[in-house]
Amino acid sequence: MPEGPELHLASCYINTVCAGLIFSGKVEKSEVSKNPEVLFESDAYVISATSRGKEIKLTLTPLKEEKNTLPGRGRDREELSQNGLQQPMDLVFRFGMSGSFKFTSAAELPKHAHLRFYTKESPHRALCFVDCRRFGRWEVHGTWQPDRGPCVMLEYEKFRENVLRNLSDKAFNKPICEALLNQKFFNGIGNYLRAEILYRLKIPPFENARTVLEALQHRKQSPDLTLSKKVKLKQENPDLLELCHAVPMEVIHMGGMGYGPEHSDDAAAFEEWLQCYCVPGMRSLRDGNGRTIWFQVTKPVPKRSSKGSSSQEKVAKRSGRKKGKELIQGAENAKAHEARKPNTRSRRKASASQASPTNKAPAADRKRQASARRSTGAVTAAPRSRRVKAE
DNA sequence: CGTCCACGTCTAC
DNA sequence: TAGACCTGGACGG
Repeated sequence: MPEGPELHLASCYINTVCAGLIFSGKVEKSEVSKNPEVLFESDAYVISATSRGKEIKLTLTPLKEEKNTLPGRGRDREELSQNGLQQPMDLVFRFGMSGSFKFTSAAELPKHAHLRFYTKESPHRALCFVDCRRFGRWEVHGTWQPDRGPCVMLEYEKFRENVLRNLSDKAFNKPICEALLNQKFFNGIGNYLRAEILYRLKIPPFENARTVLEALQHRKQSPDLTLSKKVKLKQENPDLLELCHAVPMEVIHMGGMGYGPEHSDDAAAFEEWLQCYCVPGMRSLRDGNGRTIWFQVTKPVPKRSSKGSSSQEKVAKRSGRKKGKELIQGAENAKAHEARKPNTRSRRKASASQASPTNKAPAADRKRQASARRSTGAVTAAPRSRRVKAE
């Protein structure tokens, strides 16, 4: 589920399904979760949510004045005021790779529901934090993580300033595709958004981030134009930082749940919305952190039939982390009429992965294989299997 | 069956 | 800058 839009959509979902609902009792954690217990108990409380970048905050608010029946016993003293009243509580969540919220019948909790809030009504229902891979985290009495920057969706002006005022930061020494995942500056951008954003401007992903962003510092004004024409021009030619806001906003306004696991109409609409990420015909490489960056190779300037690799390919090759190791470019182009199928395997095994330093280790060690693959800078652009568009 | 891959952080050398 | 942390779907044999 989880880049900025999905987190924001989750907060909207929570506020919608919990509107006017009374919750009651304790907050229940699954046995298997390593996240902290939530020592909150109230006979009647309400739940609301807000989001910021890739975090979401739930606020549990007890109704009226309410006596706790077991003052202080088995409870952390801090949870209760001196007269035994349950205080409001904020919980801040990060979703990892698979977190989401679901509101269901309490009788049939979803699989991997690691935190549960029960309604007072009966039959009870439950708001659940569901997280199959358990990379998600929550913090009791949480606050927005201090190292994360302003939200690209809800705090656009602050976000933009934070980037442009800090271009000397070493975070911008990196390729733009890697800088875009730095949550200190791009809180809310994730792997599919960086691909979609760079694709809109056809910015080669391994261009230096500072070089790309310095060009935005002094926006060219055309004094001869009317204000409305300036506005129109700006809307039709958004720059990179504007797209860091506008592209996630498109996902929010699509109405569904964004990049969700469900095979629903929403998921199909999201898939249709993607222009680059996992799209047949696009290419992909591993970035310096081993994450897959999807991009389109733009045509080299058709100057006097230069036969070398495109400038993008050169950039990509330079990005390889192990000097001397050659990167493999699997450059198979999918036919234009083929539809994407995001959840199918996209890579074929890169032959470079065979060239691990000590290939004699007989046991199949997944971790070492994985890192060997990464360090060769193995590249992928295998076609995704075909899925015929429903018409 | 085994392997590879996934929307993201974290933290330990 | 490697792993570690996890589950499960899609493929290949």
